[in-house]
Amino acid sequence: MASDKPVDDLTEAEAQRALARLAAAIARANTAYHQADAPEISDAEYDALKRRNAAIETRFPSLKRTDSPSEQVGAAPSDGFGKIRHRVRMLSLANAFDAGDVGDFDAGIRRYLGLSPDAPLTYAAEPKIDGLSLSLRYEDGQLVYAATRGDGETGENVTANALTIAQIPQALNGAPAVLEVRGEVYMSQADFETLNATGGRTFANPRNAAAGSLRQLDAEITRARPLSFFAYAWGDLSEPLAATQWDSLQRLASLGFTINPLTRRCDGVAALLAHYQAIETARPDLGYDIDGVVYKVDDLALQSRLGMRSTTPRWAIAHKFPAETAWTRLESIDIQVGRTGALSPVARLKPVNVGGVLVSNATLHNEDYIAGRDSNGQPIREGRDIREGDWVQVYRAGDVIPKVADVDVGRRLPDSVPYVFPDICPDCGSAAVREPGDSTHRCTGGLVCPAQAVEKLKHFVSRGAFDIEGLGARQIEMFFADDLLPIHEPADIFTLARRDAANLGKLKNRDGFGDRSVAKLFEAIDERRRIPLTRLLFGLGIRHLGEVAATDLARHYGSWEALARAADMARPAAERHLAADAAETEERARAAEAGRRAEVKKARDAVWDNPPVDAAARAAWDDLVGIEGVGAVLAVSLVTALAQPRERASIDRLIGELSDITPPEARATDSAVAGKTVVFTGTLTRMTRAEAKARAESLGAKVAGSVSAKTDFLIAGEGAGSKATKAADLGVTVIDEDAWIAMIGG
DNA sequence: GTGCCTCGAGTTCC
DNA sequence: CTCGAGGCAC
Repeated sequence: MASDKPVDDLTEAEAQRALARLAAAIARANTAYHQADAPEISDAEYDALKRRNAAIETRFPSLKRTDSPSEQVGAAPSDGFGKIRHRVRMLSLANAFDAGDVGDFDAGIRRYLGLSPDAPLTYAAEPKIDGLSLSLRYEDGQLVYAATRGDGETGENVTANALTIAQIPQALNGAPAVLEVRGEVYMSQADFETLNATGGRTFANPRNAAAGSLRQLDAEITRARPLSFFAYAWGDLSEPLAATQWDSLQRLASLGFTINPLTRRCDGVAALLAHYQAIETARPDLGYDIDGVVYKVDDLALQSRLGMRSTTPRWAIAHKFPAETAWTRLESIDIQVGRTGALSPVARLKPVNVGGVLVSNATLHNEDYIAGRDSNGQPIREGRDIREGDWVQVYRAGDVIPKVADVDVGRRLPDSVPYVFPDICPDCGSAAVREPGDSTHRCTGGLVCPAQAVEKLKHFVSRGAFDIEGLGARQIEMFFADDLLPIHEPADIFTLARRDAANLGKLKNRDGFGDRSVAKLFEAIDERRRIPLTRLLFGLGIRHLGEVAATDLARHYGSWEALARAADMARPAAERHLAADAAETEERARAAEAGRRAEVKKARDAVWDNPPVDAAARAAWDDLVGIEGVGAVLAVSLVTALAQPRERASIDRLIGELSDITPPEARATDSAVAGKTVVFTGTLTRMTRAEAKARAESLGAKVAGSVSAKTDFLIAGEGAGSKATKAADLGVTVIDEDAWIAMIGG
């Protein structure tokens, strides 16, 4: 059959018929997806159609239809590009917004490395191009693929498109056997304006134009779009390019890449700020958009010592230019209710263009932000509050999240009144309470509140939780409001198929649901009856219990039964903890001015120990809060959530529907210190304490502050004192710094 | 007690 | 992406 024939074997007539069929099939899939949000075919099948369409169009350009699906930018539910996993993660950078932040950045690096404030420290600085980052992998000098950043771990294969960019070489001379070059694809302002004037569609800004062009499924369209590329970094390498950032860039330049001509080496903060000024001055005449200046520690050995924080490297920062702002009218203030009951005020704006994006909503954070105070009660806009009807200045924080920066009080109407934050939930009418010390109002309706219930369900099916294919936020909204087959709690998802059968399978005849999509949905739900404990815990949506805490709890208890039993046992202690907290708060208010801290402590202890909490409860509680990363706040939240009869019954119904709750996998034990608890003492000479800790943790060790029976190694630097004595008493292995470094492999 | 550092929660637009 | 807050080290 012609539809399965290799593209190269198609006759022209066959190709023409195939394109017609594909256009129809893709259009049908688009309609099903967009109008009902319930696709008739899977993403993979859809991708295959788009890919085949693009391939045929490439081979027979003259046959390309006027309604070609490849022209319909943004119509795809997911695109036709293959995924590529980056062997070295593509980083994002921390931001600095003023000279003070840059000073902090430099000081932090010096502290971490143990350098004095006046020791020489060289940085490489270059403009931050406002485009999209790309990773180019070369093996034996040949381009193997070009991949977008994606989420930093996995990007999309856009090789064919990258090859249409003149500044991206297909082959290199004298390159390392493996070389991943990273840089920014961008479109110059002049090219952007020409494209918008002559092309079929208008883009909001050069960045969007570059992104849209690079993601074309048909490389010939990309070829017609004038894109450029600056190299600024590298990923996987078979051998180092050079010893410094600067020299590495020079090496890339000599291999044929374009590096930004405004790249400079700067000694110290003053030189960085001077170069920032120079770039800001040059900005209007560069001919391409930039949004700041990037500073990197020049010495690569130092970069490697500094290492990573959770998502950003310690050795680099982006010094951003002030964000673009725009003035518009704030038409009204709406309140949204989140899954934890938090009431979030949202500004509904007269749509306004901010830095190339049309903004119509902006977050107002909380009551204090609207009133013009920060969380400490200090004025943030010199007392100017935000009111409905006001003229407000909007900007996009980090160029993404719209926020209200300022208010023009002069344009305020005489009858305007300060915004009164609601004290009842707009969705369910329950009281919305702001606890002392908290910045947000919270609806007290719990699961009675429809807004909370539906948000919790959305969280339950979200990516890190049950992640059920075909059951996203949209479908949850729909099923929540459904009369015939409602989903009001997680267990309802798993009874859906049974209930549908009892209803003679009516689901499949409704909007957006055909035979196949219903079958696939039920299948996807059934697959999740077997679920990792971590996902189950995270999916419950208990406040303060996120993915990381869920992992820690799952590791510690190993099974749902063990965790639930522990939570039930710890309940009296958790209740007492809350009572003690209340007593402490009360006493603190009374003793505030006298500064009698001892009294506060005494008031707390009087409640905590009187009468002593049942020993078993106390033990369960201590065990719970003893877990690293679990404190009293999370512990109380977990225990009380599981103690709510309504909530617990709902969880039990869910568990009854699951077939298997799988325990977490044991931690990888590659390194000799993985899973070990280590303690540092004395003065380390080859690295600072922070560095040693980060290194140990990156190898899977747990770093503790004091020696106990659980300690595996004590690393004793020079002048070790009581800890070494205690370690000897407890029979803990004591090693010196050199032995430690040997153990972790240099 | 103070000051990181991370995690959790909420948010917007494409 | 940002803010607030929890947890923990100094």
